[in-house]
Amino acid sequence: MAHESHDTKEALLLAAGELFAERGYDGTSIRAIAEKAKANIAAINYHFGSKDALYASVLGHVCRKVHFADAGYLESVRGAASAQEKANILRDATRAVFAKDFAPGRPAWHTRMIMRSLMEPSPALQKVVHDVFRPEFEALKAIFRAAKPTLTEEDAEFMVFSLAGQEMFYSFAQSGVLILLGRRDYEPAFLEKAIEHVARCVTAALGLPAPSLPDNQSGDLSAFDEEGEHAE
Amino acid sequence: MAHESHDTKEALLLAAGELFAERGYDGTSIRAIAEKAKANIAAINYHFGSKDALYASVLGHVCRKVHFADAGYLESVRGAASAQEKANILRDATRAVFAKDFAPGRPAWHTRMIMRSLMEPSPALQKVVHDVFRPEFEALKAIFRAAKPTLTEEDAEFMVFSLAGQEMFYSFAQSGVLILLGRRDYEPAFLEKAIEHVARCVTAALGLPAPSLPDNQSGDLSAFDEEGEHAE
DNA sequence: ATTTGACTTAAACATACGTTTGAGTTACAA
DNA sequence: TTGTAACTCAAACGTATGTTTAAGTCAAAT
Repeated sequence: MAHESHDTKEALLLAAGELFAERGYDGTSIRAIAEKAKANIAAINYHFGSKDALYASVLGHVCRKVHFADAGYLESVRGAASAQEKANILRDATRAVFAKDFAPGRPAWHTRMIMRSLMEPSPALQKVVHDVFRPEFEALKAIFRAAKPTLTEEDAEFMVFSLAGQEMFYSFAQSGVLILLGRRDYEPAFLEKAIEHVARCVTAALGLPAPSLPDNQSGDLSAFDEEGEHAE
Repeated sequence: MAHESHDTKEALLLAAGELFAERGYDGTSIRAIAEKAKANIAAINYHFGSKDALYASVLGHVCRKVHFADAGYLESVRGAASAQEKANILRDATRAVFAKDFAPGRPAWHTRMIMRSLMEPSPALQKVVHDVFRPEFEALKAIFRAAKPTLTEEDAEFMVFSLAGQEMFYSFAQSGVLILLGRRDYEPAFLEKAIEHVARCVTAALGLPAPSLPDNQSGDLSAFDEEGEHAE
């Protein structure tokens, strides 16, 4: 390769991501993508082969970025001495679940893209489940079973759906929630309260005490900021 | 009007509903709708004026059918003597929340249509929030505040999101959940367990005891079967 | 200076889209 | 029988779609 300018390719990826997330696959024309990326229409088929392949490429990039960042919660919970300690770790895990979608610096369209894929009976759904949901599901299940060993596997699965489901609700139904509450967007303070509430809900269901206030940090999501970009 | 055959109009409404729910607005062509309804393409514009108006009409019909059926839970909870009684009423309310989407006889596409509308930044979202979510939101908020009077309004709102959010998760992410669990569909027994779990989660968060087994019925969703059709 | 290969571009391609037209059919009223 | 209004239909309308073509640009290698 003599010289490559990945500028247009990346511009197309970004523009396509935002438009696919906003308007869906069928609602987005390659002309709109090209215009937004300030590129020629043919550039899409040159760089990606087809609109379908572009979509798959965007989804692949998003799946690599949106995932549950397990910071050793399983080991922490196994080593926890008190029920209070377990509750606090579950609160941190809840925060990590929310960070996957709401960490500052993470583009909002990443989540919308994932949520959209979840509704379509397409290959995209298989990929999202395999790349994003399955790992999070298994990780959280193990954490719950460690936090309360008497839990059956099925009960642990329902606990995961309680935790991840509530978070996904805030992602997926964001527009509706904002209208309902008369807000313009999710402010950090609101998200903090939501996280505290979900954590209290989950710990209460396990018979654990409510998580105490964070001890070593101020308790915001910025600790979960985007990790560095990987060169392709 | 000399003679009217609403057959094609209703066939179009049904076919359009199923297709819009499955493939989305942009993914559904009026030709596909007409073919599924065994009608002529022009019949759509004759009966509804435009594809947009057809969509609005379908959404209107769905909004009239999908709603939280409040069976006097607020009064019941206000008159409840014991915490156990309150917990049981909340369990019944949880069942009603689920019934809104999962009652047998209710076509699955109703829910999909609502969930889709929730993702689009369109007038449809406004309608769904106003017709469906706002009433359920206010009703559940009042029930929670009655169940635990010390709850602030904000706490009650978070409780509503815990309850309704978990239910909406099971609706919206149904395809993903089924893949994750290796199931083919939500069987009644599974839904029962999910309802019991969500109810336990919610009552625990309020500091109430776990709901006891239903006393007067076997506890399935069939009590929430579709009410009769209204003639137009 | 020429070649090479990566990339961009305007134009054209065939198809699919939502909508409209105008003739035709049917059932009932006058 | 004629008239009217509700409804259906095949065909066509103009536009937008995803894709392809072929010419063109540019920087580095030969």
